[in-house]
Amino acid sequence: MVIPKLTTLLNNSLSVNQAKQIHAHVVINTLNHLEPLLVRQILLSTSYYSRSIFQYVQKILHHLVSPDAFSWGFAVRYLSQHGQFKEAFCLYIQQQRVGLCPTTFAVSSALKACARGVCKIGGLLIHAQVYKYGFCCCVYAQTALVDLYSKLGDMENALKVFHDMQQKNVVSWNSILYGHLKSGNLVEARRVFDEMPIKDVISWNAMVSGYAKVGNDMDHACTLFQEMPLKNLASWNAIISGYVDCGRFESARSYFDAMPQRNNVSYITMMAGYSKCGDVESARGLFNQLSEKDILSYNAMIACYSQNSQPKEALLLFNQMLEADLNVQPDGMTLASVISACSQLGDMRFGSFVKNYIDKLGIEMDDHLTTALIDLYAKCGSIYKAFELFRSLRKKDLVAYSALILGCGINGKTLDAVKLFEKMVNANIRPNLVTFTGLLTAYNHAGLVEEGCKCFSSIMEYGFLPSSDHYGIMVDLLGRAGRLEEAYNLIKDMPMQPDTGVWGALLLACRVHNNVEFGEIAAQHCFELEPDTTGYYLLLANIYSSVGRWEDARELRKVTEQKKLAKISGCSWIKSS
DNA sequence: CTAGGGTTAG
Repeated sequence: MVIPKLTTLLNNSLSVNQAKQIHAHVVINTLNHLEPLLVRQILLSTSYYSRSIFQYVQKILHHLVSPDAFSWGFAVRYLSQHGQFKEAFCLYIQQQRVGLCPTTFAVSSALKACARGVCKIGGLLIHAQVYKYGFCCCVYAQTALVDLYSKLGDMENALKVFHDMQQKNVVSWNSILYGHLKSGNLVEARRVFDEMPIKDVISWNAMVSGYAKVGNDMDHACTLFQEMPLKNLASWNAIISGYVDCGRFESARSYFDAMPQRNNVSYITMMAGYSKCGDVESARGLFNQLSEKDILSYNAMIACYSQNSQPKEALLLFNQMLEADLNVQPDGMTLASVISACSQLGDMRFGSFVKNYIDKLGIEMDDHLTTALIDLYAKCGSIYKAFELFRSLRKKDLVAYSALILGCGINGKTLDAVKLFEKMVNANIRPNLVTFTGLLTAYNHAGLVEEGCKCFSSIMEYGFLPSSDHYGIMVDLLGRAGRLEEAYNLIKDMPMQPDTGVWGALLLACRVHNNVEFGEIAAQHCFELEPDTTGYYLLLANIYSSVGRWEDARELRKVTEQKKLAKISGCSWIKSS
């Protein structure tokens, strides 16, 4: 490759293949004859993004005759900007091993990497070096420190650095403002906001989303939004995000429609809203409208399918994402949704493929991803592997406990499920409805009626309303134990409309115990709710047969045959038109 | 020469 051609390439954003060519060029040829400025440009403009980016940057540094402190600083910033926080910090340390004193540029970039990558120890180390190298009067370094402590939630130290600053600018103030909001202190944030000598659009946006997120106070958020001297895209997005978070989707949509311009963030926020209220169609509609689909929009749509029980569509879109020539690879978030889809399908073959894929790409297993895998292994029967992963978690949270408790329930490990629940309560983690689904499933699997009933009433003691899923498990448990009347009474007491999950459970129990009385009631409801599902007719027919009512059974089987025929002719009519 | 702050996905 000739150098002038390289330069023209760099004027545009590079495709993956072009970047790979340059990468190969960099590796094969020594860069000694290249202008340092050109090398920096390569670093700046290449969009070749992969796990090897760290080695790539290192190689470029290695090939420079004598990389100066500037080049090192630039490399640190490059990695920090591309989300490779650990690597950025690593390079910052490497530079000092070579004997070069870091520039304030490198210091602030490395601090940013520590703040984003939540690396407290690294941040503290750099803080010490800020004093060692005499950068304590540098506004950039100081502000980066304020930001670091704010992001770590350590407001005491953030304020200490902030008050020691001789000069403060908007960014310093905004970092403090953000810190207060992040630690949930709306009052103090408002005080800082009023006290600020200069406010820019970022300060206003932070305060608006603070009212929306921390205060759950959309009225104040809207007032502030209207008072803003200048609004940008992020201001609108903050309002939409606030409405989505508090479940007011219509208001979110009206602001979305009223926006002068929209970007991917606006679309993704709105899609998340539709996903939460189960409107997959509308989310897909917005996704289709996106002209430049980035990784985040794919992640949002795949997550939407996964969360709304459409695992096949999730995997299909994942496949399309791999085929689309995105300049990025799927990340941990993509795979967490994909794993969830695999686990819903209960098919370990997809799961194993994804696990290998994670290893191949070198994606770091964080707690979210591990929890998704725990759910997958547990649902596919590898409960011991699930336990192994559970032990490897850095922090065991509500979701992780709930996933494993349900896994134990499905796999008949009732005692382990109960033990885990106790452990969770002792760790001061408040269970939610999902946790109780797992625990009830465990009792149901073991046929422990009394324990199940106790568990069911403890749901309300925790202040929750059981969902129809919980009722369904209880009906199944009572019904299988032959307590059909109790099961029926439980359904009658339901505060919501019973679904086929509940009536179906009763019908199944009646089949087990050959009970016509409740079987007929349950079947009637199932017929009304799902007239096309022939399984319910057959169940009732079997109940009739078991008590010798052959005529009724034959009558029902006839209905089933007719329904099957109607289905087939319906299909052929659609095809022929 | 650059650099520090806000909005999105599980």
